[in-house]
Amino acid sequence: MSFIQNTKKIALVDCNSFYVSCERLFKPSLNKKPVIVLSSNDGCIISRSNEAKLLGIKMGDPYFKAKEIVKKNNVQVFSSNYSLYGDISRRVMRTLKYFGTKIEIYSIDEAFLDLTDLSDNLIELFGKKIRNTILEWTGIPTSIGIASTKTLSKIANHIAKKNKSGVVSLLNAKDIDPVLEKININDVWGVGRQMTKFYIKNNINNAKQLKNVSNTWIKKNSNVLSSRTAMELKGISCIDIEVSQSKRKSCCVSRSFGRKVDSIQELKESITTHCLNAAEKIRSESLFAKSITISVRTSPFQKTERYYSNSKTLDFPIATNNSIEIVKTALAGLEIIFIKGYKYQKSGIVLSGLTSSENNQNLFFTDKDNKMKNLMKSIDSTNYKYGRSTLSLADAGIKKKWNLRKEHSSKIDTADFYCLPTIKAS
DNA sequence: TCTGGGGTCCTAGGACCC
DNA sequence: TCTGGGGTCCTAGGACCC
Repeated sequence: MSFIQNTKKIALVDCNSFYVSCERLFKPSLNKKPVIVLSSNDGCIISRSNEAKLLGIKMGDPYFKAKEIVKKNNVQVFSSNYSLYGDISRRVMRTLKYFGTKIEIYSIDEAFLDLTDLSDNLIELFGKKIRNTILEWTGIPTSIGIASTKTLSKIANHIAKKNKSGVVSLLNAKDIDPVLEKININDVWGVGRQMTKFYIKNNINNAKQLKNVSNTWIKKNSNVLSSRTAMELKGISCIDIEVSQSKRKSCCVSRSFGRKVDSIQELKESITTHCLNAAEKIRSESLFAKSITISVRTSPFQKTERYYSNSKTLDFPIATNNSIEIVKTALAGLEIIFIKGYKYQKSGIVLSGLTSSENNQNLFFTDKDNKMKNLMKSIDSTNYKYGRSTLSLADAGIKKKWNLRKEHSSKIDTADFYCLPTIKAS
């Protein structure tokens, strides 16, 4: 008896420097120039063009640390513009779906494709076809890695990023060890900071060494996730492609402040704003929250100030997506954890235990409940038409002095009529 | 002066029950 | 007053991802 092992063929399509590429779409003069995109509040560097990478600008570094390099090399800087990136992402994914394979949208700029049914000799060609089509239809450059497991396709993608063709398959590699040997342990998907420390201590420094470690050792010394990663490196697929978009289980909104905040009034304003955004989001997905967690903290980086961080989780009597009830509960939670005298840097809320409306037992709907439902509906549709926060609650504050910094916005929003680029006739 | 935000999953430990 | 053992469920915190 023999087993026919049906080797999977998995492609990972990943957009190159995605946020930078989005900004370049509307400003082609940025091509070949160093460009970076900052996180919200202009805090950290979260996307870099190749030219910026070559200048030594590090991913995740705080912006102020790189300012000198930026100035010296005339690096173009953008505040992040998520509605633009979201819109471009949808275009890329739509293009991918056109090819008709099983697809898992993994993140804003990545998708796994199941190419198992394709014959080996067509795979790379198919990859190139996909890559060219995305570039042609959306203007976004991608890299594609193909292998027998998700973890290996990540590695193939890693190599493809540095490869001119942009498509790399490890399916036919006779001996994969020399390839894996060049991949640092911390570049393996699923190996983070903590595990990297642990592995290096045990003299496992690259992907090849992790692949060849015994399964008993890894199970004894670590957890199921690590052993799964090691199996995947061996070419045994343990992580399936998830085609259906499962409903989210939590929804969180949090922000750093543009400047430090010490009054409870301003914290209330920010928490209220977060609640309104989160409530709108879960209503748009017909979800209800069972509980809410409210959190505040001071800056963990400020060595001269005392650090304070706290959170409080409160349950709703019945799962809800009603803004007013969510805000009321959140503010009660805030009162519990607020301590006067600290300079707060960030606040946030998490709605959790999300359930869909079908599971929610609305057996006791009163007149009042129905009125509330209608009110929420009209708030949502008004805000959809006229922009967020057209209708809000007084608690959310008007001035919002604590609001974000955003000094480098490209002001392009392909999903907002009022942000259409204008052309001046001369 | 200035250090992001939004998710998922796993695990250890406590509460509770019989 | 002495005080077992096994099971489940829940939660907070940690690790990871992009």
